[in-house]
Amino acid sequence: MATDHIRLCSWNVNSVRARWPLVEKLVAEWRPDILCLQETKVAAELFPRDAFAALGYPHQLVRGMKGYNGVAILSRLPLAAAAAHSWCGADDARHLAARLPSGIMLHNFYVPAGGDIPDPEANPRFAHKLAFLDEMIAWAERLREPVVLVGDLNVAPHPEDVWSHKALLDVVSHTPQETERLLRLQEAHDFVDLVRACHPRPAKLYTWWSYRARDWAASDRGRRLDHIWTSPALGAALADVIVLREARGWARPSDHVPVLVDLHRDACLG
DNA sequence: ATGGTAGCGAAGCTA
Repeated sequence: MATDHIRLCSWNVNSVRARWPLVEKLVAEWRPDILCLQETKVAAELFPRDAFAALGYPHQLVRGMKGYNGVAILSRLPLAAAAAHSWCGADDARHLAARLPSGIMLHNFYVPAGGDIPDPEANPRFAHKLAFLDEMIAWAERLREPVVLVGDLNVAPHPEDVWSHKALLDVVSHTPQETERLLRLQEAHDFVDLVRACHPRPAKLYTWWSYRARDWAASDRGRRLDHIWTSPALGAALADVIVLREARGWARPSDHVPVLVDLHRDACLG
């Protein structure tokens, strides 16, 4: 990794403790400067802070709860001015923000998955997901500073972001209620979808494959749930995006793969 | 159409 770039990684690890050997593998092979994790599934006081410091990430922001959710930002670079919003009035460890040395705010989100039934009347989890996205839209409309937004947004917005648009129209993660909200969120701040900027449609692109498939690679029934966006002014900083599909084939994998972005240091992050 | 797997934590919930 050339020093004129900064490499960020967003990864839903589905338990940071269960995934520790793969965290080490990711760091050894891909050397991200900043790791944004989701679904760490551990209370903040039990988060493996020392292990991350030993890996080269002494600057840490951690939110967590027992067994569910949880987000963390682990960094080689100093972090300032941490912020942790509570969305929908719940203190459920789904968001963290850190100010990078350049002054840019980095936001790490874990949007609710939403349960199985795509009806907010019948399914409170789906109602929570829609309300969470609505709050994000209102937040983005008020944003007046450049940001980097990453995370598991649990929505695959475009037809090419799922293995079958038709089959998933009534499946939570790709319903019109969700995809319209995600695109409104994008428009609210004129966010640039860096992943699609590097890997444009109509190419299919996924970041998640169900654990329940007999052969995830052969059936390839994936969805693009994990995202890296920036404010328009930071779009020019984009150098490259890597969706680490191979990580789904690692031993004891997460069902999500890491998404890496290289940003020109001088263009944004200092 | 259904059920399939993984993690937490020690049964059932969540994804």
